[in-house]
Amino acid sequence: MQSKTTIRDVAKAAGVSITAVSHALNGKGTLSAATRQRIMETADRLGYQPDPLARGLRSSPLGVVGLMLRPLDALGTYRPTGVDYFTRLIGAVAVECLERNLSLMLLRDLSKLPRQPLALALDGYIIADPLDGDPVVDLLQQASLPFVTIGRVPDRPAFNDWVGSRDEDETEMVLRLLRSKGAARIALVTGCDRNAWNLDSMAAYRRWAEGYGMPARVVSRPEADGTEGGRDAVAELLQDGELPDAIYCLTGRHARGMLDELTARGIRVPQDVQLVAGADSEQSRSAVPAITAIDLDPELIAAQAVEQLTAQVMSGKPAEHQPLSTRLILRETTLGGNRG
Amino acid sequence: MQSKTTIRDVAKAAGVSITAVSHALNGKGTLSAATRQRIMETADRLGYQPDPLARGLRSSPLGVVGLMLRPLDALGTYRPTGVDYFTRLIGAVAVECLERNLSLMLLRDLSKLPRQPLALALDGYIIADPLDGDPVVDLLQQASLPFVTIGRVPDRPAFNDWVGSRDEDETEMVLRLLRSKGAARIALVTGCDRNAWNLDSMAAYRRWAEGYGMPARVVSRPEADGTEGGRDAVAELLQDGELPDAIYCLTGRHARGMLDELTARGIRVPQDVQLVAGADSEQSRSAVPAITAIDLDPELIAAQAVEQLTAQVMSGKPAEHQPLSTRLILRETTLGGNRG
DNA sequence: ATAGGTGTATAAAACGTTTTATATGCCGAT
DNA sequence: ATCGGCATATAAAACGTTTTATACACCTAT
Repeated sequence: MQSKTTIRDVAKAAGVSITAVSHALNGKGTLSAATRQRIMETADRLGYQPDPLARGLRSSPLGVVGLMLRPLDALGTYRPTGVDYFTRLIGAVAVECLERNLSLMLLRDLSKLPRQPLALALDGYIIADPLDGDPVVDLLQQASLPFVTIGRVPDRPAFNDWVGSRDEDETEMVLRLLRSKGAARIALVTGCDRNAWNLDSMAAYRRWAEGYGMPARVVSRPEADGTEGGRDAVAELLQDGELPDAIYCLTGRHARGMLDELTARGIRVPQDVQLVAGADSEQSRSAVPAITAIDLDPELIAAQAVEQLTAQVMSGKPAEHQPLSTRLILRETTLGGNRG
Repeated sequence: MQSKTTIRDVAKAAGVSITAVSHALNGKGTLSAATRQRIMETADRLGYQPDPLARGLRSSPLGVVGLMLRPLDALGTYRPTGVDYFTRLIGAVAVECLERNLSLMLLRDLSKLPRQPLALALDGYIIADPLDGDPVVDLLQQASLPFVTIGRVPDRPAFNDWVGSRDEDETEMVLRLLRSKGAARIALVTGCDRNAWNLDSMAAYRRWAEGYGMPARVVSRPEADGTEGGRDAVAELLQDGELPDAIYCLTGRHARGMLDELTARGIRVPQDVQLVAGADSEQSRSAVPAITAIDLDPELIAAQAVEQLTAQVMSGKPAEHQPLSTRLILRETTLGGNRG
């Protein structure tokens, strides 16, 4: 780890000016072939490597896209057990960037200081599940950095550069399904992060409940509580009154906790209560019985996000929002036949 | 996208020197509270954001770890279908970095020009499956950037900063298993990338074959050929002579192709031929019959790689290589009971 | 002899910061 | 009156490059 050799060292060693060295190494200027040759050799001998930062000082974009995962920032840990959505998303986004000759950089909460030094020099951002009044969104907008979000920005209804499915549609799909399987009293369990997923799902649920004259029952638990939060939610539903005959639980780990708690209390799933999780994950697959869940399809979301971001960065014109239709993976926590 | 406001603009607007601005914004120097306040407000009003590159020019590490996936560089595409090892690895590495307050940057082949401008400014690298005589390894070593590899560096037996399992041990484990299930003539199918996985597995296979007096049969197909390469390999094995009674196929997609081709030819798996894949993937899980495969455990590998890299970057002393013991996931392409 | 080219090389400015050294004015103490 | 010290502010150097403008020597054509 010797102290760096600079262009000046090479110049001195070769007995020329630093301009000569720069020109020789970049194939510019009007040097004689002999001088060029000599400089190259000297640079080689000294193991000279130009400093990329100093070089970048003279403009030119970095060719790097930033990715921020707001739910994980909120969570306090970046590796929640049993959740594979985010690692899949990261990998998929990375791969989409590489395909386009871009690098991907993963950062944590930009609004928290000390900030990653490069953060505001990146070419663009993808923000997963921005919060209501998210400081990160403000920051990027102020720095006039292009960005695309995964999921709507709650407090910016006019902002169109987001990808993913409409959470209202998703919620209605689940409710329709449960109703078609005979459920009449459906409860909703949400997380506490103020992102579009929680907020819009809840709004859609309330509208739907009202439309069908069904009493709305909503329980919220912090995402960070994990499976324990799910167990809590069951307790709350039980003490609140009569058990619902179906539960739509957004957070995957909550759903798993609920299933465990229900089973522990002798309540049969799906015979007594049906259960649908809002996000498929390792935990919904491996649960017994396996939990019916929404397939978030991170690979497709990633592809769309990167496509939209690059289209936007390149052309400057905001792309259209293309809604994504999601798929429900039917497993064992919902009843088999249609009764509706 | 207005032209950038620099520290000079702020200084002019606030009627002070650029030194004053720098000091005010970084909480240094000996400015009066009033001046400090005024400068901050001016900077805010102009939406000033210090240029990270110019700032970085005065040393200080970037706080970014680079990740390169050599097999994907070789492949020509960054999203081979049916392979989930790399996206899982990327996600897991990212998450480990974030946990340590580092950013992760994903880059493609460093040895190819034009190079990502920041590439050589990163704090350290993780290289997955370096090749024999890999130019990327040379490059990093020459730039004296710390790095850790996933998988041994083939042409550097003394290099100890790598994580992952010993491929020889893995191979022996598989061969032992197949032997215990009655296989007597085992063939090996490898990829063509000259990485430790292919090279060391082959070497171990040959040694083992010699030890047991078993004729060695090796077929190699380019990784890029995918399932088609697997079908080809079956054809080659069949025309070459008598069909082996077991096959150890390193590349997951090859294995899937082999299974399909064997089935198409009316050869029963596992009754006529047993099959083990060297890497678990979506394709080995979803195949019918499901393919017995090695669990590469990308999450654990990622954790170890980042841990070792940071330990190394921090302290400068090379960590020990801690071999990782891998697990075989028994599925339907190997026989049930032990016959050995 | 001189003007204009041509081939080769360099000085100096620029990029946007941070850091170090220096300047200025004011006060209280000699 | 003058000096030392303190509070405040700035000039200038430094970081390592690239780029622009300029210098110099030599040659050729007038």
